[in-house]
Amino acid sequence: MPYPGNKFLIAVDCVILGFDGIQLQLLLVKRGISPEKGAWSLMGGFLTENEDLDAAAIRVLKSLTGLSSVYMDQLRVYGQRDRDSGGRVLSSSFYALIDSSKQRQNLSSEFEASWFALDELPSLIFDHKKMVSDALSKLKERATTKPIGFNLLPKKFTLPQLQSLYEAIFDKQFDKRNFSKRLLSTGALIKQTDKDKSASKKGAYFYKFNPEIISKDFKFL
Amino acid sequence: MPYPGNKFLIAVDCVILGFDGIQLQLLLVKRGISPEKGAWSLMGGFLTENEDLDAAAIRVLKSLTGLSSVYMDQLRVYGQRDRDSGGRVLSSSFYALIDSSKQRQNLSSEFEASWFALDELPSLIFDHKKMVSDALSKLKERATTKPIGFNLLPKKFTLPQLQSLYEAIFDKQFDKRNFSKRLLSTGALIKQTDKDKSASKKGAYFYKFNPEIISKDFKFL
DNA sequence: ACAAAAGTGTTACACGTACACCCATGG
DNA sequence: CCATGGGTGTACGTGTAACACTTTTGT
Repeated sequence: MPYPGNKFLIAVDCVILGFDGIQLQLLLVKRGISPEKGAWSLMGGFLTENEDLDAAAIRVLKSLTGLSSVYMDQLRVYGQRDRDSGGRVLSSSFYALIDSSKQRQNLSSEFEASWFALDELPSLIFDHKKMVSDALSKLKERATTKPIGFNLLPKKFTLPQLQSLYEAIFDKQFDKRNFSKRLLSTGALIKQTDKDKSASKKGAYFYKFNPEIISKDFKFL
Repeated sequence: MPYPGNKFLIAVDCVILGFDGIQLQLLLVKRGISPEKGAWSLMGGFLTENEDLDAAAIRVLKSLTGLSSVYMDQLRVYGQRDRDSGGRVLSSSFYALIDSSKQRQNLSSEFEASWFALDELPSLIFDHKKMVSDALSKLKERATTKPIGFNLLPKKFTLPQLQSLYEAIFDKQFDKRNFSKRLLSTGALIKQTDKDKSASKKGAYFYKFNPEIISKDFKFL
């Protein structure tokens, strides 16, 4: 005995954020279907019958980037009647955080995809702009309570790199002495013995995240 | 040219939280349809064809409580394949904050509804328990940045009442001297000249929220 | 007069913030 | 040797947390 009621198409749209060492970037694709065909859009797809919602988001992300074990979380669902000019579609947005420097080349050529700096975004279809700003709010929130760099940086990274990431997220400069004090005092970072000499003559020590602390709460700011 | 793809039933489920001056409470109904007919459930309904998602939540809340201008916000959508044993249904949860002492009597008798203290909840259908705990997390989060009491208390309230509310939300005792200092320093409270003598011989001054600050961010904890 | 709740101030400590110099190295 | 970025310590101020007594008044 099925429930009575109207049924709806469900889209998943992915706000894929990456960090290249300097700035935060967003991965966009050229929309392949009408309406708005050819316009810049979040990577998305439709939920299928026998698929968990999370699984649909993972499938969509993987089809574009090839990546399958990426931090991803649902934001919310957008359900205005008129949000999609092509028909009634509810969209559940997900945000994903990836190390874009590593990923840059592996993008599926099936979609015309491109990374955009956050302050140079093109105009986006439908309510995707709102989805992006909601995702950025969530990123800031999450960065205050979780060691977010784990998702956005390579396995080994330097303190100046980590600081650049936080400065990009919060769009604000930090004092490097206070920054290193705060981060090191969390116990989340493990200093390595080797250095990254690519950015300076002296070289900056590499760090790794302490895996024991990744799931724990911590506090930044 | 409609989009291709599967369509789904969309439920809205409301986590209706109230405060009676002593404890936080949750409003539940006895489910009227199979499966799980007669079990305790969040108040819910199905999204209809020509309705914004928010509007559906407002409709559902109003049909039970008669209330129409209540603080309400979406939490997230729950989309596991097997979450509803009656069929594939995605559910968008909303949470609502109301002054339950005022509302207690106006409940529609169409639904068998009852308030439950948070530490005495019955077992709930499907994933409604998870929806409740997600809502409580959001309430805590929101209470740190917004003058939340505005939604959960009568227009006039006393500092001890407000403190009880915060203690219920955070499940933690606060020092009343520090509490009043913190709250008064936000500028969010306007002292009235009259007192509430119902709870003590001496009487506690009433306060109102400063409406200019309701939309602004503030910080508690 | 006493029980019960309201109201109020000070101190100690932790944390956040501001700030400047030396170090190591490749060129 | 010098330019470039990396690394480190201290002092001050702000905010938070701990703590106890007096006031009011109904009974």
